[in-house]
Amino acid sequence: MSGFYDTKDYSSLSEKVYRILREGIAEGRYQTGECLVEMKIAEELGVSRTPVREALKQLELEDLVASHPNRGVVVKAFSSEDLQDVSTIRHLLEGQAAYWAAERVTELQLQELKEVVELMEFYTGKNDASHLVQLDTRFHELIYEASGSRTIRHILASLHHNIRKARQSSLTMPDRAACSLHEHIQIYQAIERHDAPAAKLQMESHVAIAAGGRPVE
Amino acid sequence: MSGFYDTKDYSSLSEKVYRILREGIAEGRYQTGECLVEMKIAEELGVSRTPVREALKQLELEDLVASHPNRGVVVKAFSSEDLQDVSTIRHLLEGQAAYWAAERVTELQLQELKEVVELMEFYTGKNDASHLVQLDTRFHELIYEASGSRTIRHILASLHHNIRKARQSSLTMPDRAACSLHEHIQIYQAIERHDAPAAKLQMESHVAIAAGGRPVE
DNA sequence: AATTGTATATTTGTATACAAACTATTGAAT
DNA sequence: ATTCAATAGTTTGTATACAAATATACAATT
Repeated sequence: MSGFYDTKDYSSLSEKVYRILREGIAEGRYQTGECLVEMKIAEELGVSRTPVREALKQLELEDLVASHPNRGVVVKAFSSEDLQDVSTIRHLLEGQAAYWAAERVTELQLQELKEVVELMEFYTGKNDASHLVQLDTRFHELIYEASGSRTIRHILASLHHNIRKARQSSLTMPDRAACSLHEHIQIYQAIERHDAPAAKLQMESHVAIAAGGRPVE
Repeated sequence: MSGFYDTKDYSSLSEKVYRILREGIAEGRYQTGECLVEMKIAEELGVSRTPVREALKQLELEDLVASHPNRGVVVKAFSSEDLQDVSTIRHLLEGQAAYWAAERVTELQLQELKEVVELMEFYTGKNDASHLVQLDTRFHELIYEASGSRTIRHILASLHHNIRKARQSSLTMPDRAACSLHEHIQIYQAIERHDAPAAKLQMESHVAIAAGGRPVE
């Protein structure tokens, strides 16, 4: 029951379309305010409207696009206030997730976390930002999973996508990557010794720094 | 731009199907573990499979049902741990929402809140539980709106549905209703005088009492 | 009796067809 | 020139049709 966020591709067409659109929005290929016309996207991707509709529905529920009845969907704007709010919410929830993770983590999950941190160490030395972004995501997802709360995992996973649209990979700046590594290690160690309050504090400061603290923006 | 959660029925078929299914799950008419077959539901409601599929997709994204590829969706179980976790998360987020609401509320929103509280007073006197449940929902939604954070509104609105499945209307017990009224007044007053920390504290204790404190469970 | 293989029936996933709603444009009347 | 209405053209919302995947039943084999 571990491989929940597997990268295996058992995915349906709608799933693929969803990922492509989400990626497109995150990368700015679909601009804010742009109108997403079902037929157009369907033709671009060589599928019918049905999977496109399902993908759009999913994006709507994740608040990445807004749907106006009978008038189509547009890519939503993310104001800086929105981003500030998301940071605060993440601050609250990631802290709680780390707290629970410290209480409930299994040996296997600890092992996985350790591996991720070690890989982070490796790629930080190599200045490999793209791998670091992936590992960062994986690290946080592991903690959501270890928290044992499917609700918090659900919420944070969906917030994660929203955030990606904004942060132009804060990990690309070298010194930030080093700091980030250190923070991840601290979080890992707190969870390893099942120190819930410490895990929470470390995570909160990590999120605060990565989001609005100083380096980004 | 105020009427966001209007009760007006501009809704599409999929929207209606979604509400019916959500209600059915909350009321236990669709049992946990039950398999929701598209065709069956479509026939029951006299619509085609398309709107049913969209409704199921939405329920899936709200974590009320689980979808197994090519094998249909089943109603998810909500363990008591899940509910405990949801309470904690609500505690965190509702508190933050109240905090922001106290900072950002507009005169119009204050007016609406006041009206809701007055109606609550009225129906508490009449012991009218069903109206009170509606007003409770409205009260909280107004605060989400006043918080100005569409993310928090989004998350809490979706959590609200999850919660309904569990709490067999805690407002049906008369003494609880009276307490609840008092708490709502306290929250309103804190927001009215723009006292963000107080609003947060009041809301947190309100949520704690309503969810896991004593009366329910 | 248990197991495997095959045929059949459900059920989902996707494509297409059609109707309703909305947008834009044209043209006439003022 | 401006305004309004009628109309044509998009685009969404829903229904239906078909294909792919899965489940079920049953016979054949060991």
